[in-house]
Amino acid sequence: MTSPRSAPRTARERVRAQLTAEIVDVARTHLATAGAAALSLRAVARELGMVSSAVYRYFPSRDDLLTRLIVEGYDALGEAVELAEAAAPREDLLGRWHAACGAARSWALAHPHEYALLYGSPVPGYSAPQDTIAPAGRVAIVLARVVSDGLASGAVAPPPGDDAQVMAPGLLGELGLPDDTGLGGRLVLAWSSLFGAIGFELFGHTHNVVVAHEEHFRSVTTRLAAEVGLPA
Amino acid sequence: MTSPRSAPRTARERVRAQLTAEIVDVARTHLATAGAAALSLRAVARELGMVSSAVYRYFPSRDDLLTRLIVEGYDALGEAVELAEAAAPREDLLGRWHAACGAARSWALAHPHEYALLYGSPVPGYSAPQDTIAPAGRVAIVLARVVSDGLASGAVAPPPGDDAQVMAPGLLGELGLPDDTGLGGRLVLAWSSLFGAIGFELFGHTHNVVVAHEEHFRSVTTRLAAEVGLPA
DNA sequence: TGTACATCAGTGAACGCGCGTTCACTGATGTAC
DNA sequence: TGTACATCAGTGAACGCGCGTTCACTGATGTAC
Repeated sequence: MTSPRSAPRTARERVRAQLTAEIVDVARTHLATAGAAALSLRAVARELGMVSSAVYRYFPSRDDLLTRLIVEGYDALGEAVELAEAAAPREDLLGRWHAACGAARSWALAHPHEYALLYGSPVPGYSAPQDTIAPAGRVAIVLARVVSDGLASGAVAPPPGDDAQVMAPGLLGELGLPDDTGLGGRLVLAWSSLFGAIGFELFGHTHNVVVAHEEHFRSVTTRLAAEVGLPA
Repeated sequence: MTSPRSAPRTARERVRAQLTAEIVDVARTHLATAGAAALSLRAVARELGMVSSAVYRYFPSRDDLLTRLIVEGYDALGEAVELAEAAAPREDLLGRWHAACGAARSWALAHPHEYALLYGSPVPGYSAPQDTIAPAGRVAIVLARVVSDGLASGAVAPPPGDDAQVMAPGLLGELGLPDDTGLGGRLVLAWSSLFGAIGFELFGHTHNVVVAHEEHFRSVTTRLAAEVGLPA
């Protein structure tokens, strides 16, 4: 069988990989300034000084380019959150939680259009392929690990309730969480609330409502931490 | 001064009002099926059997039509929530809370594209005018009233904390809430978390994570009620 | 090392589409005397 | 009640734009002998 060529060998392959990356970079810039709806293959090609049809050597369609941007967006956000959480002392569960949540918010504020692409309205006519699923889960996994670590060390006491009927079977086990307590549901609550709070701030719904956004966000994440049982 | 003609008097005015409404209806249908990005004046005109330029007698631009749809969307959602909440017994604070939250979710599930227009990504190149502010607040006001009623009757005890530095000055007073407790921030938390949960379900982020969406939503709103101090 | 062939990248033109908006116009409806 | 004028609704053509995608092609790069 042909070995899967992980790194480009020939000069041609190297050039190809580099130009592919350049296309994605330019596309991301356009996305960042004009939003997903305004992203056009022709504009990207124009900026790269090539003819629009040439882009089709690299991406079979506009949707494939979009998918790439979505995957890279989830990965960029996920990595930012993972790095922030990893930088906090392992025993400081609340510190890890805040680091993760704060990194998500910071990334969103720094990349509003990318954030909107990931967590805003679904792009019309576009349906997310399999490749986006794993990257999309990275933030949730970080949050779950903080909780499961607390559970393992005894710092987190499982709240009453039973997730078995609510959560997808097997998922909680993979995350190191019991499925006969209310923890799973609470974690999903915290997860969706985190992005609810970020989205509300970013999309202006709390404009003229909240004046100190950072302080408010901090107290929101503090309460979400309490929801999932992290000790104060 | 010319009296503000509230109701159309002449035949011409009646026809005009009716056709304006028809345009909005068709536009809403298009929005509901294809999403905001695909909404075009020409398509609406086509469906009404008129020439595209004729629509300009009724709306000066596409954006004005969009604004109308946004305002009507907020009003429809707000009214659904208000009616549901009003149907619950006044003393049953938790019942009123659940009725309001459940109505918001139901409306969103029934009108996904309209919901995306209101709470999803901001429409590129479009900035919300003043007219959208008041309708956008209706749901939050319902939630606030449940809490302030509980506060007045003594059923809700103000949690510790101080909102004065976080919330917009004057706002909490208008809502009948004290600004020297943590209630305001908690209410915003509940508000954004409500739409975070709805958005996550609607946009598929909890696909393959939650299997019993309704039950999950119910327990989410139960916990949010506890966050704002409503008695179980 | 040199040649013959295969692979690939990029070109340029074209197809077919739809959009928002403007403008001069016709004909119908309303208003004032 | 009837006429003259003003207002308004709708028409049809046009402007100028940008898009995604296809296709036959040239020329350069890689490969096998």
